[in-house]
Amino acid sequence: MGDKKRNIKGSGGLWEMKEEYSPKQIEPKWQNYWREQNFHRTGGDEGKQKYYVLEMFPYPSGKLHMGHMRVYSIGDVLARFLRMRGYNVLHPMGWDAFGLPAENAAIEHGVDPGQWTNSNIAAMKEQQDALALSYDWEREVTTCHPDYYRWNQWLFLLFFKNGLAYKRKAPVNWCPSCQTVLANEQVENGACWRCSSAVAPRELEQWFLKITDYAQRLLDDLKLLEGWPQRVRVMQENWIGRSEGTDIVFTVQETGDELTVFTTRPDTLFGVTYMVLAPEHPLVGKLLEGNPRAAEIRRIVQEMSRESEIDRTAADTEKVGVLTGGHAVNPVNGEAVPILVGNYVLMSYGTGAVMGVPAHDQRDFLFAKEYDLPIRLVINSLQTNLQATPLAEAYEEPGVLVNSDQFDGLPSEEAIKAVTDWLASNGKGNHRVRYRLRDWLISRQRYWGTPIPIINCAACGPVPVQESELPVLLPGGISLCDNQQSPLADNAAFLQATCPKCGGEARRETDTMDTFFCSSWYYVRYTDPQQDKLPFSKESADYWLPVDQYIGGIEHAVLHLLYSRFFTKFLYDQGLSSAQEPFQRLLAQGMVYKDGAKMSKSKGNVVTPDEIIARYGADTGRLFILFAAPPEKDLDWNDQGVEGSYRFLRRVWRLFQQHRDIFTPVTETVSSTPALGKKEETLRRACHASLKRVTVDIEERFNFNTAISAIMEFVNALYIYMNECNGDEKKSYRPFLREIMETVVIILAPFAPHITEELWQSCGYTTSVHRQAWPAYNPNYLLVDEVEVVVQVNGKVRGRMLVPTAAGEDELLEAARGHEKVQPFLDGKKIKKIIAVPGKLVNIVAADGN
RNA sequence: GCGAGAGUGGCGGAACGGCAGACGCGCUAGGUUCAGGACCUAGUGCCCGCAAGGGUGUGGGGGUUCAAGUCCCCCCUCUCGCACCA
Repeated sequence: MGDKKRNIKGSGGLWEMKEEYSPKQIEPKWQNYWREQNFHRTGGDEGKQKYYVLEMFPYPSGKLHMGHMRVYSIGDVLARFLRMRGYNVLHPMGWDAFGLPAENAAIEHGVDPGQWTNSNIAAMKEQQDALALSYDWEREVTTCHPDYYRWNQWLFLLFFKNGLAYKRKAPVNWCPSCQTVLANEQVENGACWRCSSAVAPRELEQWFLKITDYAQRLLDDLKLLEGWPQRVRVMQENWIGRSEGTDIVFTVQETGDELTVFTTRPDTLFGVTYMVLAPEHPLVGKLLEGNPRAAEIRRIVQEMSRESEIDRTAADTEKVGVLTGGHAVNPVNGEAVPILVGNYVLMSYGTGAVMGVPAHDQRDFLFAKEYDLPIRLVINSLQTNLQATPLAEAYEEPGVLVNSDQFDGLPSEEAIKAVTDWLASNGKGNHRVRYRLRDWLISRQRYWGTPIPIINCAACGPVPVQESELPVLLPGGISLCDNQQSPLADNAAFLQATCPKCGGEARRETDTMDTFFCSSWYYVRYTDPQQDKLPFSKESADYWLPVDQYIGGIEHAVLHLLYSRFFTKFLYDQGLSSAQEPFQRLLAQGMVYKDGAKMSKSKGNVVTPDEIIARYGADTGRLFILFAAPPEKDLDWNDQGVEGSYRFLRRVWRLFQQHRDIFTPVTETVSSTPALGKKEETLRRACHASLKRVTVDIEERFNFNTAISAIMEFVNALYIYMNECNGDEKKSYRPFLREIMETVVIILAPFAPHITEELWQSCGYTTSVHRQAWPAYNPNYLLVDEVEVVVQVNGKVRGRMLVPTAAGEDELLEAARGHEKVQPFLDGKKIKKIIAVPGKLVNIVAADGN
C-alpha cells in the first residue's frame, strides 16, 4: 500500500464510537453529512477518464420495492467503486413521471396528478437517500416538468420536419381499461403490458414515429453491443424481424387489378394453386361484387377481422378460408388460381396477401387439404423422388425445380434469384426486404403526458407549433373522468388555436405522447440537465455518452431499449450527438423473489426496503441483496440470510471495538515496524488476496457476491490473527495492523457506506472513506515459500505434500515418487507416465503388468 | 415448433481443464451466560467404518484427456423469449 497522505486528527475525536453497532444512529448521521457537503456532485476533475453508470429511472409510484433496491444497490456499488478507482463518474437519478397511474389516482381520489406525482417523488427520494445511493441530485430529471417535456416537443418537431413523425388512420390496439391506444411493443399476448386487459382492434387517426426507417441500422448495430446479454440482442433481432424475399405481382382476372404478394420462396412460384387475402385487404370488397353469395361472405369476412390479430395468429387457431369467386393470374405461367380470404393472413405484414403453395409450405398444405385445393409439386428432393407418391406433408427443404418450365433443373437457391430476375425484367416483381417491425405509435388519448405540439387546421392540415411557442403547456385544473378521447379535448382554452401557417382558426392536437418518448432520451438530458437552449449541448453529450454501464429489468428488452437506440441514431443523424449507441454495456438484473415466489400482497410474502432499513439498516440490506446472488440471476430473499449479513457487519464493528488500541495516535511509520513474522505475513497475504479478488470481481466480472465473500474471508483471517497474537505482538505491529484494518474499511466502503464512514472517521481521519483511493494489491505479498501439492495416482488424490514454491517438475516427481501415502497404490504396478504441474499437483499414471 | 439460458449439499451459491462444494444460511457439539439472545471454538455432500481409512458424488448416457462441473456428441428437465411473418 502506498504512502499515507491522509489527514489524521489528534486524539480528541478518537473512539467516540458507541459500544454496539447501531445503524439507526450512524446511518442518518452520515446521510446528513454527505448531504450538507453536496458530496455526490459529479465531476470536478475532467482530466480523469469518464464513466457513466445509470440505472433505469423509475416511475414515481411513491414506494420503493425490493426490485428497485436491488438495481440501485448494484449501480451504487459500481459508482462508488469506480470513483475510488479514479474515474470521473456520472451517476444520476430521475423520474419517468408521466403516465397513467397519476391520472387514475386523479380520477379515483380527485387529487391533482402533478401534486400526486410530486409527493410520490419526494417520498421515493427520501427512501433512496436512506439507502445512501450516491446520486448527483443536481442533475435530477423529472419528465412531467415543462423544462423537460418542452424538449420532447422540440424533438417531436424535429422528427416531424424530417418526415419521421406522421399522422395516419390505422388499425390500432385499443386498451379498453386504460382507454387509450398502445404501440405494438406494448401488447403482450394480446393483452395490455400495463394492465393485462385484452386489447381490441380499432381504426383511428394516430401519430407515428417512423422507426421502420431505422430497421436495418437497428439490426446491424446490434453487432456493436458486445456488452449486452445475448438474449436481449436476440429479442431485438426477432422483433425487427428482417426477411428477404420477392414481391410478385399477380393480376386479378375479373377486374384487372394488380395483386402483389411477398414471398421468401419465389422458386416455388409454379406451385401456386390459390391465393389468400387478409380480411382487411382493399381488394376484398371489389372481388365480392357480383358474387351471388356476397352478403354471406362479407359477414364471414367481417367476423374474421373482428377477431384481434393476436387471436387470429395464435398457433392453435383454426385456419378459416372462404372463396371470393375471383381469380389471380400467375405472372410466370398465366395460370388463374382462385382467390380466398383467410383469417391467418395479416394485413400488417407484407402486402396482406399470400400465394398458396401447398406442396412446399406446411401451413398451405394443411389449408389445401381442408379446402380441397390442388397440390402441385415443383421442388424435388435430391434424396428421394417426391414425384413417385402423393405428399404426406409439405416438402419445405431446398431441392431441384420440376414442373417449372424454363427453370426446371435449377437448384432452389439459384432459382430464387433466377425467378426474381425474370419477374423484375418483366415488370412483375422485385427483390424485397421486409421487416416485422412496425412504425411506433406514439399518440395516447390521455391527459397526463406531453402534449403533441401540433395544430390541426382544416385548410393546412397538421401544422407544427412554432419553436418559439414551446412548451405547449399541459393545462391544469382539468376534470378527469373515464372518456373515449383525451380529456384535453374538453378544454376549450387549450383546444382553441390559430393556424401558424394561414392564421385561420384551428384546433390544437389533444393527443399526448407515449411515456416511452420521455424515456428514450432522458439519459442524454442528464449530461446537461439545466440546458435551456437545446435538449442538451453536444459537448456534454459527447463527453458523457454512451452510458458505460446501464442496469435495469429485462422487461424493457425490446420496448425502452429499442426506442432509445432509435432516438440515439436519430440524434446522431441530426448532428446533435456523436454517439451511435446509447448503452455500451447492459446488465439485466434478476428479479427478487421470496420463498420461491414473486412477492405479492395476496401471498403475504412482501418485504420492503423500509422494513429492512428500520430493522437492520441500509448497509445490511445492500450487503445482503448483493451477496445473495450474482446480479443477473433471480434472487430469493431470505430473512435468515439478511441476519447473516447483519452479523457480518457487527463482526467487523466488534473487530474495531476490541482492538481500538491499534488506533491510538501513533508517530511511527510503517518502515519502523519490526520485520513481519510468519503470522503477519499470512495476514498480509490474506489482505492482498482479498484486495485482488474484490477488485477483479467488481471491475471485470460484476460478481458482487464473490467480492463480498472475499471480504468476509479477509475479516475471518483477521479474527484468526487476533486470537493467535499476544498483546506485545499486537503492540509492536500496530502500524502494520492499522493499515490492514483500514484496508477492510476501504474495500467494504462501496457496499456498506455508513458503517465504513463511521469506522473510518473514528480511526481519526477527517476526510471521508469514500474519497480514498482504491488500494492496489501487491503481487509480491501473495507469494508463499511453500505450497501444498496434491499427489494423484491415476487421477485420484492419494496424498499431499508441502514443497518449496519454486520446486520444478523434477523435484516434484522426486518427492511424489517417494511419498508414503502414494506407495501402496503403486505396488505391483508399472509407472507409465507422470505429469507434474508446479504449484498444483503431480499425477502418476500407473497400470498392472509391464 | 424455433431461439436463448440454466440444471452442483438441507438452502443461497463458489470453483484459469488440475484437491468439487469458497463464502453465507441452516444444523450438531462444546464454551460463555441465572436464563434466553448475542458471542466464541470445532464439525457438517452422501455411503461403509469406533477409528484410521475406503468408496462414491456436479440431471442421464457416450466421448476427448494423464486429469472433465468445466471441452465435444446425444438425451431428459426447467426458465425465458418468439411463435401461422408468408
